[in-house]
Amino acid sequence: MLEFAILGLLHEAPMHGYELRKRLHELLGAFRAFSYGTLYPTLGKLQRAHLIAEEAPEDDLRAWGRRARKVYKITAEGKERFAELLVDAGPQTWDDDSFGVHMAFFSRTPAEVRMRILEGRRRRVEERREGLRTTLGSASDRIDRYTRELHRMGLDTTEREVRWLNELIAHEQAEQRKSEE
Amino acid sequence: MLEFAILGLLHEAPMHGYELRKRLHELLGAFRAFSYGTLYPTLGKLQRAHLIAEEAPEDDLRAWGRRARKVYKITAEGKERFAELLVDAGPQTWDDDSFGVHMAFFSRTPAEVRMRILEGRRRRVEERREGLRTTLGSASDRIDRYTRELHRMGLDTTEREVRWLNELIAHEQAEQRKSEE
DNA sequence: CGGTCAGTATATCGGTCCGATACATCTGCG
DNA sequence: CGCAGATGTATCGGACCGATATACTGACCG
Repeated sequence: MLEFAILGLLHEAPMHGYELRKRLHELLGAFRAFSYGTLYPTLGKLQRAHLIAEEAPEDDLRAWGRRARKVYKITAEGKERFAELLVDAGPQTWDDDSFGVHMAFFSRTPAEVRMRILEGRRRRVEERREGLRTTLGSASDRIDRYTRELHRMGLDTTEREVRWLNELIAHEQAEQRKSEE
Repeated sequence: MLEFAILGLLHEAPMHGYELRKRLHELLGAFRAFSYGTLYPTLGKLQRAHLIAEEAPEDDLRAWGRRARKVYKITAEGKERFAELLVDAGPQTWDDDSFGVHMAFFSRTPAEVRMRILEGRRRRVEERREGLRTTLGSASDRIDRYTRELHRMGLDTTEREVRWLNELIAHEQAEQRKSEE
């Protein structure tokens, strides 16, 4: 997932690790964090895989600027890889963790892929909602006040997300109809 | 975290891995999953640390029932460890992951510890909310429709959680006043 | 009677990610 | 001048997941 996010950000502009992390937080907000403990090793892995490359430091600027920053840029291979990840709408993409990252790049993903991710995500959340409804209905006697409160909150959250997803899907469909005219 | 949850469940009754996992899902609902890939190694670790022990299989039942199940029970040491974890209200306990597990055992945790966890969690969520508000306010021009929608949803969710936490805290305070009379 | 599917049950392995920690530099403030 | 706070790169141990393997049981179908 981090690989996907890094590639997506470097697609726009070259950046060094620290800046990348700030942009990551800005982009993903509450949905995903990513610590330096994952970022730097992943940057190394990506570089070894030739999906990103270190930009040659400009000595003039280096004399003025902060020391020893490594600025990375995306390679042609990296762009290919990003394009592949962008059109992936498999089951993992509707995980809690992945969904937010994918949605953050929706403006660059094809409309039909967006649709499949949105619908997959909805199915996923609906399953969780049903699970919650079942345990709240059947096991509520075996379960204490606090746990029940926890489940009630969880159910509420999933119901809201399904409604939200429905709106997004409806909006996508409206857009599609408009472009078909 | 899994350690805490396992100890808490085995505190009530001895159980084998598969059953433990089902109870875990029932208890934690949407907040936490825990796969077998973590459960079985953790069970082994706990056993080696003498916090849980394998119950001797009853041969009569074994002839009738399903084969080769390992039933674990909590040890005296394990109960001590659980009691320690129960009164821990440190910063990790207000993480997304930990909070739900702790709350699931609230009926067994002292009122003042409950209070500290609830308030810590609220502080944590409020911080996230402020971060979201800031990026939604300042960076909204640099950010596309989908990402903005993602952040709006995130902000909504954190606001709801803060309100929920406030109600829980108010309820705790009312209980406290009642018991002081 | 045989086939096969779903549920019960235990276990391993590679991989992703986090949190703590370390260290070094630059900037602004009092 | 000192020092707090932001900038910047990096490692390591540990928690957890998802895929996968294995094996037994019960029920349903033809």
